Amino acid sequence: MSVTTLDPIDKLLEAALTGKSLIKNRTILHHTYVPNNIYHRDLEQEKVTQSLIPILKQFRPSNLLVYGKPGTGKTLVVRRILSKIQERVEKTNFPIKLVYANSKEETTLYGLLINFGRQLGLNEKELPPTGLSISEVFKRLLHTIDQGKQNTVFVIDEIDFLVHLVSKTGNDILYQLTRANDRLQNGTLTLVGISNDLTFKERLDPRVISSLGEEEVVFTNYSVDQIHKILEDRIQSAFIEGAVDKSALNLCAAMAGREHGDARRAIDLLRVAGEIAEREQQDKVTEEHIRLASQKMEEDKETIALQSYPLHEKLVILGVMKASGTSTGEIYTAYKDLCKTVRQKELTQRRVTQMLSEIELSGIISGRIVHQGIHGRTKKFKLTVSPETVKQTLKKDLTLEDII
DNA sequence: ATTCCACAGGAAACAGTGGTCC
DNA sequence: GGACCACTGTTTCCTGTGGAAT
Repeated sequence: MSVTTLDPIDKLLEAALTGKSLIKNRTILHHTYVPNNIYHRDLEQEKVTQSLIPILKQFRPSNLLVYGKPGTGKTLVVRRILSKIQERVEKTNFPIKLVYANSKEETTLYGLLINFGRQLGLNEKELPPTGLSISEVFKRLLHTIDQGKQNTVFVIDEIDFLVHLVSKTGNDILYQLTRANDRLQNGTLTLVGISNDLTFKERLDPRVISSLGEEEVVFTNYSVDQIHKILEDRIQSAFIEGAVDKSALNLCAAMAGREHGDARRAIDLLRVAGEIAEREQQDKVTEEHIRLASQKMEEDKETIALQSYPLHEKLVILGVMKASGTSTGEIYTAYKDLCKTVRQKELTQRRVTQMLSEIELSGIISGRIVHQGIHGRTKKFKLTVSPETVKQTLKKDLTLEDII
């Protein structure tokens, strides 16, 4: 039997089973993997440790605020240090309870508090997922901490999003959180906030700033050299020897370095490039693979974003495509026509304007404000992805099948 | 200098959902 | 079973805007 008679799929499967593998340990190629030493973060690690040390002596430490751009290792450092501290006090009379939540993953303030409650061991009966007032949920959380005499550390990742949520509902939950210790008799509560946005504090209530920002640590961006070193290390433990070209490594570090020193992206890029090279059954990961990986990651991001939009957002995107480079008014007319064809009740122009801004944020369309004198002010939008991608992706939606 | 266009985008109100609590 | 709560998605109303036209 000759190899050429194999079906392409069989060929791929065959290669996957018997072919050579460049990557020997995939875990290391995930940005969430915590290495034994976190590179170039000595100063920051020291600062964070120092401000959390009081827990070891059973004092309540100051609330801590950690800043830094994405992919600078903030979360890894905080989690690592806290878990080390936890190990130390595990067997004492005052063990600490670590509670972690990412505000970005919670759509509401309520959800975030419920998340905390679950981690503190409250079940659905004790803390129902809806129906309670926020102050009631908060009361129950504090009650649990007090009853269990727990030293609790709340780690709130992307706390700027929480501020955003709070500003929408007008609740002063952040203030209550920072001052929770005044209401606790037996337990303690320490707040560790992590934020990508250095300016978010400006939007806070001054009372919150004073208690939340008792201690601050800023994580600076990684330089290209530092990213280079990080990648080098991961390559050494994750790939088989000599599997990654030197020039590929350089390019990967340079590309990620340009993107505001984001180590997370650099590691992802490396992983995807490795997978592409493996699929092609190459001996080495080359510059070309890095470029392909970058392109693929970009495309994947687009299709995922497109797919996840609700129907009316999709119709608006199609409206932009049909009336490309034109004003909101024209896009709205195109959108209304599309609504008629798919027999959907059209939404107001105000709502469509709002949708356009939301879609613009994801980068699928780009808009620019144009002043046309007596013809008024408008915003002109155009697609930033290829119409082909839009068509291919939206075709999967049954309602839209016919109009594409 | 004044008018006027075609919206942008903020604020508030509202409807509807899915829940708790007493 | 009615009062109350959080939340989402939407509508309604409104003010503001920069430059061409007059």
